This record gives sequence, structure tokens and C-alpha cells, in this order.
Amino acid sequence: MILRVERVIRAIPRGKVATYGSVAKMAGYPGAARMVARVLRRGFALPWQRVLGAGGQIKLTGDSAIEQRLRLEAEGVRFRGRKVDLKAHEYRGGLSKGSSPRPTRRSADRKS
DNA sequence: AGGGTGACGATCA
DNA sequence: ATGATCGCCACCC
Repeated sequence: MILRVERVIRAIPRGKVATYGSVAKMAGYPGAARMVARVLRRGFALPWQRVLGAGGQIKLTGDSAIEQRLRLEAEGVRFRGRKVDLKAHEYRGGLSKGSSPRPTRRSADRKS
């Protein structure tokens, strides 16, 4: 259960983001977005900054929200107003949603 | 066991 | 776009 959620979160690649809802869904708990939030709060060594609210909006408040934004921008994630450009950074762990397999091989992987 | 709460989400007015 | 509601799940009194 919870471990399953953690696994999904840790699978989010750098420069990419996912929403509470999609993470829950990928973990096998569609609709249980709140559980994801709980995991993020207690879990350790999790890329918490890569998890956003629906629509790519930061759900944290106050100080943490700022930090999250900075950390994401530092990873190359761009914001459009108060939301992240999901179109460009949403992580779909193998899920085929409403987008076409567009292998935009901008630069597949960097080794370092 | 029972009720309230929260880094949520989709809907509706 | 904003605010209210209801559904969902694990936790903490």
C-alpha cells in the first residue's frame, strides 16, 4: 500500500512532476489523493517537490511552497503563472493518457 | 469504536 | 476564477 505509493513517487524522474491524483492512481488507489499527501509528509528521501496538485498547482502553503517552486525550477521545471506546465513536465509512469507517443527526443538522457 | 482532520480531486453554482 | 460540497483514506485524539 503505502510502500506502493512511495515507489511511484521515487520513480518520478528529475525535471518531471506528477499530481497527487495520478500518483494515487498509478499506485492502484484512484481517488485516494489524500493518502499520497500523507505519505509525502512522513516518508523519507522522497522527491516531494515533484508532486503537485491537480492542474500542476503547488498545494503547499507558506514557506514550503516557495521552496518547492525553487527546487522545481532548479530542476528545469517551468511554471506558467502559479501552475507548472504539465503539458511539458507531467510524468506518466507508462500510462497512456490523452497524449500521443511523441518521443520528443530532445535529449533522452544525460550521463553526467 | 467514533469523530475530526488534512501537502487532495471532481463537480456545480 | 472562487467558494461550497461530497467522496476518499490513513491518522490522531
